[in-house]
Amino acid sequence: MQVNTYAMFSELEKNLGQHIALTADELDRVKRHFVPKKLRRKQLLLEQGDVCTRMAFVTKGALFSYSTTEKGSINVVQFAFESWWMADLYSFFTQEPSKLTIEALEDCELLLLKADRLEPLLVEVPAMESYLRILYQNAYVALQRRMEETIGLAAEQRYTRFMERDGHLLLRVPQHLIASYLGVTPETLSRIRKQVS
Amino acid sequence: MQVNTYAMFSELEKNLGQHIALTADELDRVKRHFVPKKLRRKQLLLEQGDVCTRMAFVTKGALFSYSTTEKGSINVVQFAFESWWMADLYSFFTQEPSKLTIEALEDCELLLLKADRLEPLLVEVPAMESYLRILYQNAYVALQRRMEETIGLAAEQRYTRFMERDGHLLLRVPQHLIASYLGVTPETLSRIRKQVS
DNA sequence: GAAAGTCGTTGATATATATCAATGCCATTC
DNA sequence: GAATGGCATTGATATATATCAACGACTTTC
Repeated sequence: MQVNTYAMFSELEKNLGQHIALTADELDRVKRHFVPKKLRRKQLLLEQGDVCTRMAFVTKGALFSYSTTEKGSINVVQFAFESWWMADLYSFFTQEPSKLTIEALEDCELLLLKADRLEPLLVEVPAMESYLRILYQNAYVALQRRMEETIGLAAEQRYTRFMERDGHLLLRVPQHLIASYLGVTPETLSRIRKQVS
Repeated sequence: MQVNTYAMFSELEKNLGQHIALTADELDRVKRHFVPKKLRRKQLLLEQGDVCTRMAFVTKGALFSYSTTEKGSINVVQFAFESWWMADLYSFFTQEPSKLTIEALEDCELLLLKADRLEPLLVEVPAMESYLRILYQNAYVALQRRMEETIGLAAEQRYTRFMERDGHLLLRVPQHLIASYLGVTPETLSRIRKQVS
């Protein structure tokens, strides 16, 4: 598959630059550890039961991850749009089988970093250690806020908060996936929306 | 207040050693950035509305953090026992007022790292960058699991999972705080426990 | 272009959990 | 050692949300 890697790497470069300063040489070394990949809508990057062997940086399109219940319904764990990272970090670091599936929400262009490349990368370009620290730090803070809201707020308030913060996502994400992300059924979200408007 | 700093720093040293390798000199430099502090049960390390100016490493005892609803009830966000870290990272990094309160669950001995000491520490001892990355990484993975369970499981299953993983905490944490942490009322948790046993 | 699937909505009902209220049990305090 | 306050339990009831079922509007597939 032919991929326009220039635009993809410039998206990564932009994101790195927002957090750390790299020399041209370092940037070059960083890039060499990534592999580009395209994914069509509904294709899977990771299937439940497989080991998550790579982290994905989204340069175009969108991914989402979810777990599957015994009854066959899904629970959305995360969305990832342009300039976001996606992986099942638990599986990635332990190399145990993943309980999550990662699927393309839209046609995607990704830069993949394989697990066995992470250590060499961090050794070669120590600033990446700092980049990852900041990345996790922000991800943790955001997730904790979500956790607080999920436990502390009723469904309607969770929805309105989500709207305020991430309302633009509503245009790109089917409503039933947002419902799942918020921890309610599609029916309930539909009724909430009617109430709110 | 007099504090036995030897035991406290050895707890920190042990924890650092589990993740990174430091020379004696580096370890020494690290220690210099920390300030010991004791806290009695029910005393506050951080009060809602104040800026979180320091991260706490627990060497003895336990802390917990919570937000307060308009109705005056609380939502437990996190517990921290020996060798765990506690802070409101959002406030710590943005220096905006915290929405969380951090309280001593038991008499505590803490090592505090002030916000303005973090950067100097990371510059002086770059391996600490790696330590923090691993710390956040693990915290993020654990929090994501909790998030999945909170959204995907009924209260009874959340409780039994919690028991399996953190059952030993039941001896140190009042039941109504565990209820809050699990996202249910104390009454509901009481009934669940009766059912389960 | 018909057929099949996907998605959002709406209604009727079921269920889990919250809320309110009362009680008893401890531990702490004076 | 009486009194107080915090905590867990239990019962009765209320409420939010899930579940089940049906329908219509679209889109995708063949």
